[in-house]
Amino acid sequence: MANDELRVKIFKALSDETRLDIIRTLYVNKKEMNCGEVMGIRDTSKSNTSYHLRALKEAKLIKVRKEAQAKYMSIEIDTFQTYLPGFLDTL
Amino acid sequence: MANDELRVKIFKALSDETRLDIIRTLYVNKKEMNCGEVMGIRDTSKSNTSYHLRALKEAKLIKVRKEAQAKYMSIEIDTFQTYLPGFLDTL
DNA sequence: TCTGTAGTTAAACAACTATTGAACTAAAGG
DNA sequence: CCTTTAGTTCAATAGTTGTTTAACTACAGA
Repeated sequence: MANDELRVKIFKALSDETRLDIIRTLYVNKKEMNCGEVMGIRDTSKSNTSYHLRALKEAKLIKVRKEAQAKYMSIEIDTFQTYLPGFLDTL
Repeated sequence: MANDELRVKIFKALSDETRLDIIRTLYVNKKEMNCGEVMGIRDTSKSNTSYHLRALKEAKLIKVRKEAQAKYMSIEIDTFQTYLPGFLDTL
């Protein structure tokens, strides 16, 4: 009941095929990916990829590990468990 | 993997506080509601309620039973089970 | 048949979203 | 120091979404 604001952000973040693809790939491959690899999932630009990754990050659906100039993305499993339990396995 | 089109529709439908409230109320109360009752969940107009109900219906998140001039809405449980198992209980 | 009730539809509009290209920051390696 | 690599940010633009008001359909009951 409590935090619908984050819930809405989560649903907005997942209501786009590009971002759904990113989440699916991160989940299925079960490993970190950097921005360049994520860019390769769909045929799009750096800036567009950055835009979608930010939406996912702000919805707490992915987490970002920074290592020197590179950034590594992975699924933020806790958020899925709390707000969408069972969802990842439907992908 | 297959039908991301419906998946996107589902997420879009749930990424709005009004529609989230409608789903929550329908689920928690575990009974059918007509358009007027749904309108009462949030302070809004008939046409706005109709607009939101259509989005939920098109995402197959609610089903509509027609009885004379009235319409009765209820949760379409199968869709939630298939695409968002466990979600309803987080509400 | 007239009136009220229940809900849909259309037009107008502001706010938001996704995409693109160009300019930008920042670190690594030669 | 210069160049490459990695990613962010900004402005412009087209398309989408939510809200409002008003007009509409359809049925029920007096």
